[in-house]
Amino acid sequence: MAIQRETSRSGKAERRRKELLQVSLRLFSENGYDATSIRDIAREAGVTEGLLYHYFKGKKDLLKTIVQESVCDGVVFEQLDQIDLLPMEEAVCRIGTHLLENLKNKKEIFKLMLSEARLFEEDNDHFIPKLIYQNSMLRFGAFLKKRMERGEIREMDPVLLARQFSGSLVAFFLFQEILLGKTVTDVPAEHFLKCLIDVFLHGIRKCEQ
Amino acid sequence: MAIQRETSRSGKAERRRKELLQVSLRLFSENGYDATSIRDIAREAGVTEGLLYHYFKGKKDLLKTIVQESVCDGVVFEQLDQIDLLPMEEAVCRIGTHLLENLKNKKEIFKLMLSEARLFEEDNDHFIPKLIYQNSMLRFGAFLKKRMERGEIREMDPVLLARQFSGSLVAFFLFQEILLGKTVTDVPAEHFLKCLIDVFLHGIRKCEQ
Amino acid sequence: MAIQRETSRSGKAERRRKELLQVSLRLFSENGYDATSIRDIAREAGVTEGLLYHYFKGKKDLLKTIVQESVCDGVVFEQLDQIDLLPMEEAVCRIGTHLLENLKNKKEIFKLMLSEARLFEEDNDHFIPKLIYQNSMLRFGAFLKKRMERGEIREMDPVLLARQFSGSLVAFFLFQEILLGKTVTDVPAEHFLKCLIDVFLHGIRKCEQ
Amino acid sequence: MAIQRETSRSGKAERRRKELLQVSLRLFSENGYDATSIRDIAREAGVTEGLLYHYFKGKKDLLKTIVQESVCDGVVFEQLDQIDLLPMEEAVCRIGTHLLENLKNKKEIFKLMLSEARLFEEDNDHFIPKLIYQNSMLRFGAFLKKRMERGEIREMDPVLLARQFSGSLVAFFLFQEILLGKTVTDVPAEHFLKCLIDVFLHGIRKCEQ
DNA sequence: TATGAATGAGGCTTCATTCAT
DNA sequence: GATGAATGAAGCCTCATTCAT
Repeated sequence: MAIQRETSRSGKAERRRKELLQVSLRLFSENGYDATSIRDIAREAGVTEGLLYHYFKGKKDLLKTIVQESVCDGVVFEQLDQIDLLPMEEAVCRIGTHLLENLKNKKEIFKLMLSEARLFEEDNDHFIPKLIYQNSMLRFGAFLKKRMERGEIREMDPVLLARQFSGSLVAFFLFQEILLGKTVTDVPAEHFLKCLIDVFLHGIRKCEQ
Repeated sequence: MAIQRETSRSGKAERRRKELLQVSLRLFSENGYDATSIRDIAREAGVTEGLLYHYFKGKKDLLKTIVQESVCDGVVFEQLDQIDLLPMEEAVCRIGTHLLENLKNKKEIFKLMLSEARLFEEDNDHFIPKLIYQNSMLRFGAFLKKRMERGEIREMDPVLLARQFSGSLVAFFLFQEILLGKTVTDVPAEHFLKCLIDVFLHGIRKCEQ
Repeated sequence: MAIQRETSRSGKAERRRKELLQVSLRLFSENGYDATSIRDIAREAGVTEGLLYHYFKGKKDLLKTIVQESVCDGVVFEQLDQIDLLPMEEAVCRIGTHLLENLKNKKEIFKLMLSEARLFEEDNDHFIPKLIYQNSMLRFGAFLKKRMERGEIREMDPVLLARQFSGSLVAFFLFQEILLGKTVTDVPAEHFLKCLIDVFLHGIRKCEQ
Repeated sequence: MAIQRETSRSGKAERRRKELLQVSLRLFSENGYDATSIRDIAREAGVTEGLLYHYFKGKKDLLKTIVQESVCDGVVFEQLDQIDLLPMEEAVCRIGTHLLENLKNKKEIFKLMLSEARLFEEDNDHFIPKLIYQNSMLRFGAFLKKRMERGEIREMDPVLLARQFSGSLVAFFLFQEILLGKTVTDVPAEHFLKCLIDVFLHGIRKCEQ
């Protein structure tokens, strides 16, 4: 009876799968993993609860898949090497902008990873949030190290500097999202970033009086 | 009616109450609010579940009480005014140290407040974590503003600077706690703080070329 | 989506639902709402407690559904208009018989509604027992009014007369059910009704000395 | 230390006991037996829960005591014999008024007895509500029987007549209390009673056309 | 694929009652 | 008399998951 419905059977299935992941991510991020029920997800996705188990092994599998698929395609600071040739100022500006873009685009997953970090601690080896964080700091650190070697900035622990800069931006973003919500005191992130870059650059530059 | 409170009976009761709060805070912080059951708390405290409801109205009340009693006696940056007379370097150092101490002492509650921020959103007026954050940043900002007026540092949005400095430290601390856990890559927070202060001071000082 | 409803699966479901309602009504009526536990109902229906929540939102929903579905299909005195043409004697007899039938058939629900009236007071607008009572009295009253206008009976407040007649029968029936239980002193309701009609007709007839 | 507090130790105790009974009756009547907790009663009476068990054996004992003490001092229709000499009209009027007074004064206990009748079924022999009802109807019936023997009214089953008259009034009163609450449609009970007496007297009188 | 009935375990909470103080 | 801490059982409900259809 159903005619011409299945232009591509796997197409519809794939769309369903993606939507389930999307809905799950949103709900997990908004309400927390434990406070989100399978029923919530199914209802929001317009699907029955049972069907969810055709696409995923269970609730935990949903979470794991979300983290894997959401983050792997575009790890933070992946294209950072290309900026070794830029002037310091512009390079740091790109790094900051890149990080901010990432935070904005992956707001939900970042919030989730922080709130529910403990849920990933089982696969201790492949705890993805941890890896992302460490790799990103290493890349950023490597970039700074080169500049130190070129004598452009002061000699300091480069990874600590990276954590300092990134942490500042991440904290600003998350506090704005998590704590302040939509408050009048909101400040545009770009405004903050500009100030941060300014201070950071002044702070690390070689400044022989 | 009776005012005496320290008889052996009410003393024990008070101790119980405190222990319940303490155990709850630890479990909430470790496993998350939703993932911690009343049974867990009662078991850990060596108490029947029912008794918990003699001391608290319910699970939510437990959380609310924790936040109120844990935080209110010592808001962050409360004694900050006293340092207006110190040299800039030492002042910032004190601020940083104070914040770090706070983070260390109230590690559990800070982690909880960030992870489960959504749980407090109901009492929109008295959302304590938000208030603490805002007040702290205002105090820190006010301190910086005075220094600007004295011409000791550059003119910039003082609250943004405060958020920048604090966010960096908080992010470092929480990431270490939440993401990295007890990893070999751990860096002593004091080390990080020293570096942060260094860069920050350089970054904001008035640097007449 | 699918409109067919009578497959063997959904058929069984519907039967289950009905049985749950039936069992609930019986237990609520026998033991009272508060004294009947969900477990009691589930056990009696041969079902797990959890399943009950697949069919109903909760205990209160069970009660609400019972009242709605039990009563709405056949409001008391609904077919009363058709008797305006009958001789007074037979008309009142039919009314009484109709009411008695109703009391017998819906014994459980009537007992429940009276015993647990307070449970319905929330939906103040649609408090069904109240509406049923009021509507029934209005219909009965309208019938009597016509007879007064035709000069067949004395002029009195028709609704009060209706309440007088009905209340007498209801009280008899419920007392027999509630207070006396299965006692030897039981009197057949039909016997009482005959006496009631007799006195009532004599009492309201126009009796020109 | 406590001076001159105990004018009569048992006086205070007795007052407490009475108040506990009074509060219990009110709450049981308003919310039902099962829905009223010991804590509710204690709180409302300004007493701790534990103390309640010095005065009563438990919740059930409270209920039993309420029924016994509330009703025994002034059973319905107790002074009815004195009216055998009155004219029929006035006699019935007194009976009705007496019943109505009783209903008004003991509103709470009557409502409770009807709602929670099942709670008394254990002492099957001394089920007080049942006894009261039966005794009252017997007395009323005896009164009517005498009038029949004197030829003042028609020959009918006197107890049935008593139940008819009383049931009507009781039903009116309880429906007004339970179902209608404080509604605009309320009718003064005295109004109803007058109508009831009128019809009843007409209905039972010997009326040879 | 897709449904939704069914389960069993566990979660939060209330309560009548006891008892040391 | 009086308190209120403590208990254990039970109550209502939610949930992740399975499975016949």
